[in-house]
Amino acid sequence: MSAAHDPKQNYLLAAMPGDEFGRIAPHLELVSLKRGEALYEFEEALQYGYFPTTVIASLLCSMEDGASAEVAVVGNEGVLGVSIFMGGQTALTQATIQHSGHAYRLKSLVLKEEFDHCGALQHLLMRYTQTLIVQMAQTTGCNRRHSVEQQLCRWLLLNIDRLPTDELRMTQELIANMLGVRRESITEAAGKLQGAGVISYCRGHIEILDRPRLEAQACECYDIVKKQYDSLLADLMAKAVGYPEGKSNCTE
Amino acid sequence: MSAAHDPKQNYLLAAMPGDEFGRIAPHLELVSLKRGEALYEFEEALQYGYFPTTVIASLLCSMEDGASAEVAVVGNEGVLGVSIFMGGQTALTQATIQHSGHAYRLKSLVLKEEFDHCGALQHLLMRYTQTLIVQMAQTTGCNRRHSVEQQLCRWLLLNIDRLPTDELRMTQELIANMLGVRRESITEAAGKLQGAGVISYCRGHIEILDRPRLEAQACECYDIVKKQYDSLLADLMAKAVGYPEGKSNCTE
DNA sequence: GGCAGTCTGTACGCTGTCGCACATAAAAAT
DNA sequence: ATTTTTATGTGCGACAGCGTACAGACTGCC
Repeated sequence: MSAAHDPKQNYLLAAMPGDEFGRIAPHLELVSLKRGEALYEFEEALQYGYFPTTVIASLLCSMEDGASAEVAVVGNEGVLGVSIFMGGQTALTQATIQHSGHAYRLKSLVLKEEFDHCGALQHLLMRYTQTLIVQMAQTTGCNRRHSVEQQLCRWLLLNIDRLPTDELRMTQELIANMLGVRRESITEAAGKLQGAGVISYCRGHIEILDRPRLEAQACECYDIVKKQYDSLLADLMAKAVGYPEGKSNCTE
Repeated sequence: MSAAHDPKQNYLLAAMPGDEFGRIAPHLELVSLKRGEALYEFEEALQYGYFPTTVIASLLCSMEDGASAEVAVVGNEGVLGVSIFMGGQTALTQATIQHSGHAYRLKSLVLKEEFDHCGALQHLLMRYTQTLIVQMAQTTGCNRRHSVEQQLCRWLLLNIDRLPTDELRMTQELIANMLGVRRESITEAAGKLQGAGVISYCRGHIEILDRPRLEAQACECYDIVKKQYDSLLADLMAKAVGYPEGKSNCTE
């Protein structure tokens, strides 16, 4: 049970009707991804699309001066490699693994071909892309207006939402890279949260002690993104609706 | 000639093959949009998709405290109402008119139906959505790392690229809203640019005097977004490629 | 046990942006 | 012509976050 891997741990794959899933299932390949690994570089050609099960990835915007800023978080609710089915050949952003774990990958050609069947998968992936867009928009605003402490709260929440436990393995250095701030700014903000008993922090090991307080400290941005995410999940749960097996939604 | 309006002024519409364009042409409705007008509010139900010809719109992230930040600029290279064809019912971001002009609008149902034909329009709109995602990602990073002056340069360039002239009608107040900064910060940055002879500024009337210098002052973000935009246009110009008239790209 | 590497905490001066208050000037309204 | 509105310029104190430097503390390795 402990080592059981199942593509259905990814919500998008889980929401696919049986016949469609059957077509791609033979091509799904389980991969283990380690923290820090770069999945895609900006404008790199994409070999695979990844459906995370236990891994968490960040989409990053990296600058000439070496600085970077996270534009979105992707976990088992989503997919990495959006541009594959959106008709591009190259990565829209850099993608790096933030939390080690597993994902199922699918060769770009297979993914694109199944997408072009205009069936449930097309709908699911586009629906997910919408959520991603909202998350990116909100991140933009958050970067502009909110304090490092608020952003840290938002970031922690977004991440533990994608994990089964209330523990995160992540150094302050890495969080700083994600948020595009100094490591010391994270030390300060995390110190405050720890002092208030909201989190416990020790050498790359973070534990959420008081989630309600953490949510209260976070900015509105978390709620907005969370609401989108919940709405996406609700849609995915009502999966087969409108997409009976074997039927394309292509009106032609 | 001066008052001639043509849907083909919008690059996406212009790139549609004849038969597909013929299907939607009867439903296209020319509308005049005024600066400041709110086209969509966040999460509002969408009645129409808009294809700008001479109008420029901003996608905004607006905060509880009334502050806002632009996440992307949309002109005649794009479309407003992405979530209509992405399978959502509501606006992903607030959209406001930034520069008065015209656009052709299409009822959501018509747009969605044509999209579901899985033909050229589907490809075009998804291709555009990719460009939009890159722009949003870059804006996020730019907000985080670059100075107001750099951002102002980027913003001016993004806008004049979508206009036939080197003149913009836009107050400092409005620009400040777009960039999510104080009006005074724009005054200061614009003053520097004016002092250097790069732009001329007078009561809502901006003229670009020295575009090369403006580009030099801007951050890398402009180049990255511009490159995507050029690549999109190149794809649109090679329109019918891969989409011969009357053929669906649905593989089912 | 000793040592190197990693992670976190603290201190200090600097700078960009903010928030506010107010001055000036052009345009629009009466 | 006078008033009102709109747009821009300026000055100043406050402060969040930056860059840098360095000190402790924990971990793992030889």
